[in-house]
Amino acid sequence: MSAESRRLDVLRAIVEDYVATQEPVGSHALLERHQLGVSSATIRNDMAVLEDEGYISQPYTSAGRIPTDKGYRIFVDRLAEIKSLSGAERRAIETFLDGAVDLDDVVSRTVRFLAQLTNQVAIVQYPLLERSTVRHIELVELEAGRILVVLITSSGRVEQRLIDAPSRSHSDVLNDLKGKLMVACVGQRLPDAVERAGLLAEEFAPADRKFVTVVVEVIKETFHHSRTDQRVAVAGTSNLAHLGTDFDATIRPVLEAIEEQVVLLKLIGEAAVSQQTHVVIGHETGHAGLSSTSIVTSHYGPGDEALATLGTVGPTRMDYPATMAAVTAVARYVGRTLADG
Amino acid sequence: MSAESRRLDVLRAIVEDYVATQEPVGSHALLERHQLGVSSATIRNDMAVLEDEGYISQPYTSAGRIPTDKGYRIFVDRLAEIKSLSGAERRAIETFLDGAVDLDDVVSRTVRFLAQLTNQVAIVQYPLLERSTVRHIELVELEAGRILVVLITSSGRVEQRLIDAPSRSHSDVLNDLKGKLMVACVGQRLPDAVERAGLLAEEFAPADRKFVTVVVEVIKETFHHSRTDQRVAVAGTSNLAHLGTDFDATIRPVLEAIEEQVVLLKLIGEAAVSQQTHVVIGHETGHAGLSSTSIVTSHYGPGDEALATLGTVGPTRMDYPATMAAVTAVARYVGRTLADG
DNA sequence: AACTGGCACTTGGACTTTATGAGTGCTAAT
DNA sequence: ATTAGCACTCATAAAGTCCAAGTGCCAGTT
Repeated sequence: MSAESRRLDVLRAIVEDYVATQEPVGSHALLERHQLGVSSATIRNDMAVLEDEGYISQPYTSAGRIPTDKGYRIFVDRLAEIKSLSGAERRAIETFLDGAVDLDDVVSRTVRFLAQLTNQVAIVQYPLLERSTVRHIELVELEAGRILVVLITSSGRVEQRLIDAPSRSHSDVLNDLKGKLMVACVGQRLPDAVERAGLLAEEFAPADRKFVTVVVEVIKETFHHSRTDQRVAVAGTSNLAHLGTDFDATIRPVLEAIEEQVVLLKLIGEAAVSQQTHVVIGHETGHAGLSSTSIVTSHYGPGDEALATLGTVGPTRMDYPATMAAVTAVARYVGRTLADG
Repeated sequence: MSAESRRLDVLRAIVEDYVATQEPVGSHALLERHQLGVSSATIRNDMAVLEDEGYISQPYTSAGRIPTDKGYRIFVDRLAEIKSLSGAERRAIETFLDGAVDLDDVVSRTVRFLAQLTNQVAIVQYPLLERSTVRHIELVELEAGRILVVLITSSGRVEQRLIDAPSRSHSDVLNDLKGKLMVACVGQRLPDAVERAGLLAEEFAPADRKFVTVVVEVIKETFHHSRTDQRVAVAGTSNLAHLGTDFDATIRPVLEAIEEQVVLLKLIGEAAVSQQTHVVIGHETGHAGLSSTSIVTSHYGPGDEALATLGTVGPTRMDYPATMAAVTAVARYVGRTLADG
């Protein structure tokens, strides 16, 4: 065992102890709780090096050490052993969606379950329209000149929008358009479907084109609007107590960030770059209010498709292996359920 | 001015000062900030009586007084003068819904606006189906044998449900049913509409009745399901900071109550009994975790119809007149907007 | 009878002082 | 490279001291 590898052992021990006790950990505590095979003086030397390298720090002179964001990062990337879920947890995951009736129900059950499982704030993003395929498009004439456009996606999401048609539309034109839209769009991913719909106007007589264009425009807009209107469900905010006792300094900014969905979606989107379960630690979020929180996310969707993201927000001093295991398992199970319908 | 009425003036002054300063108010402070026309000794005598009657209390011996729940109650019911909104606030209310595209948009804008306006946690309940009227019913045949039922209410809410039709339906039967449903249900309140729909089966040939019955059954069920599925939107949870600094004792239970929608809906439903803007103070909620919060609610809906409830949750030591004015004004404006569509 | 001025008494909060002990860094020895 | 020993640091907790705000009560006044 080289000195280098022992230093990493020390770092791992510090992270584990700090997560467990929530208190700065000193050389003596490490000696007692871990078999490192060296004396406390040696550990102190190692800690001095680790501090130089930026993995740990002291809250104040002559206190124990706590991990820095960089320290957690290397812990997550290289040091942590994957924790497997307990039997009870596994059983709970298999059943928490039993009897769910629709997409809203699935999402709200999932977010509550994940919050309870991890004891953190859970976040579940609704399936993204842009990654779904079109199952059905319906054009319904309500009163004279008002048309309801309904768009149903493969993931069960239903978007609807009302149009005030500019010219009164002959209902045969409407039916014709509906038929052509179905042929062109069903089974297509949404961005492709929108593009194809855009080309349809040319297939109509010049007199009807204006009407067709308006309808297609609204469909485009519905899609576009929903891109910015990415909905998320949140649960377990009372678990923010784990962050500390100072509401204004630590908890409030996090609550604000969570309500400000812009921030949330940016972080979730960031994670979308990578494939697997993904961890963003403290300052890596790039958001001052979240500097003492970490975010664990994973994708979900039927099969390998990544429809959307779910995850948790908790203190940087969280149990990463357990949280990652829970998030990964829940994401996989929800994805599988969505595949069945 | 009788002694009795002066005592109530003293109580009003205590509530107002305590709300403004968040600190127990003593006889001397009252003397300075209000024109009561008597000396501090007299005020002290009055305060002793008010304490005997249970309207105020001392946090500890020889401190100033703070209002009890009972004190706030009489303040709200009899002592408070109705505060009118500032010009800026009125202007903000007139515009915050400009450009809203659908019901979700209206609700989420409203809840955010109300939170910002009152600096409290805002809650907006989605329009209740059972109080809405039917604007449109659509039956759409997707693939073979699968039918989509879409129900659009006057408030803009859209409910949809998928049916696996038992027998393949002739599309002319479907159209016939659709026409009859529209005639029977449009403009009806939902409970009435469901009842009328139930009678339709008899108008069809015996061979088609089974099919009709299934469709009607699903419409009934859609309605019934949504009754339990009363959705609410929440915003401004970070304003809970006003409750105090002790997260675990005061803020956490409130967050939990808010997430536990059962509690929320019970309180909102309770308020539904009365007509006007309604206030529930502290222990009146009957929920231990909410013992230091008050809830101000009001109904909203087009015209006089009460479609649903909205309101705020804040500390018992809130500015009741201002909060009530804000909640009332927002409810009225949202109701008017909903009437326009 | 109601109000007021005066006064002794209470008490939490703010501030200071003093231990305590966990923890470090350094140096010299192995 | 590791370890034992030791002087030093510093947050936290406990104890002590002040102080100002506030009360209740009583005797005197209107």
